[in-house]
Amino acid sequence: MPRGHGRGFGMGPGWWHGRFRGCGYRITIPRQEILKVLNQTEEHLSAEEIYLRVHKVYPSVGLTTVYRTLEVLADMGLVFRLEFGDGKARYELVEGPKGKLHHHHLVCTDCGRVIDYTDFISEEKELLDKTEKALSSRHNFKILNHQIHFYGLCNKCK
Amino acid sequence: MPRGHGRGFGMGPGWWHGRFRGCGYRITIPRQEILKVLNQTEEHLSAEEIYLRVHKVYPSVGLTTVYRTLEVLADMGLVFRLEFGDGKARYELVEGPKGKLHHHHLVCTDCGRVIDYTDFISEEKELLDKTEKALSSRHNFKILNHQIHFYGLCNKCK
DNA sequence: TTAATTAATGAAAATGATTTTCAATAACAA
DNA sequence: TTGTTATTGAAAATCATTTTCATTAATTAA
Repeated sequence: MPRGHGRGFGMGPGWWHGRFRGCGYRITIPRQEILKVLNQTEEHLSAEEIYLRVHKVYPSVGLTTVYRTLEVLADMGLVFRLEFGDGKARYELVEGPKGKLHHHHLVCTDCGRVIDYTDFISEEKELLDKTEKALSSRHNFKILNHQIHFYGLCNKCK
Repeated sequence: MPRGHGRGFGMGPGWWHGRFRGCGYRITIPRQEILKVLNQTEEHLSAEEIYLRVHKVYPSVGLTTVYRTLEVLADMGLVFRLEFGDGKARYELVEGPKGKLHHHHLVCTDCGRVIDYTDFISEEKELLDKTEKALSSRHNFKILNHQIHFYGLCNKCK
């Protein structure tokens, strides 16, 4: 497999190196490990949860670094920062096992449970593309991403 | 005008009384003033910003009460709690001068500016209704609300 | 109307996520 | 290998929000 932009599951570290270098960032163990954790989960992890997983393998990595790295990754557009109203930010890979499948969220306002859904993404796409284009020009905004949250009560809470 | 459920701009306090009583809540000055502030603005105010405005009229009202009241109002479904990623929650009336016009948000990831847009709401409606129904039954979720955020760069930041 | 009941309040302290500081470390370029 | 400089970890600082608790005031019962 040629070096470059493969994005499959279980790949060794590496594909993001070019991305880092291009942005003038150094490639460090904490950064690689944090990406690895995000690449291996389907959950919406908080900074602390990521820290705990990285820390298990590299106990020398600190929570501060996790926060700093997540900020960098979000700025680079590799990671999406989510807020579901429970007081802590959560993160998911934009590209990776989850990101590959574009999805939105169903949030239970009672217990905080979050369900990802991928239904209707294709129907949405057309409308969203159209909306994006129009909003871009009307409000002179360069749209890079979007997020749809449905709020309500899950089966246990209603 | 008969007493009851008028929701126009500039109404005297009163229309939310029934709603409060129905939920077993007492009608107090802080609660009325906080609703008045939310009813009179088009902005996305934070708890502290609301506090400052209420405090100007009733200096005895404290920030704690603002937080508590906003939680009650959100639970009652009178107020929508928004998070744009700047570290503080923001609130808007669900019914009122803004809420009447359903809208979504355009968020600048650089400067944090938020633009409300009402474009395409009618086109969206059909898709969202359909999506809501399907998600409700498929995931056994009672959907009460939704939120769409577009992220990108505003004219000044791009 | 007035007194009793109890939710609501304000101030201060506590909490908890995130950020900052700063000296030590480690990537990378030369 | 060595120098330069971004990155790091630990501890302290910050800042939004929540909790505590004694006081006040909205509603209810009398």
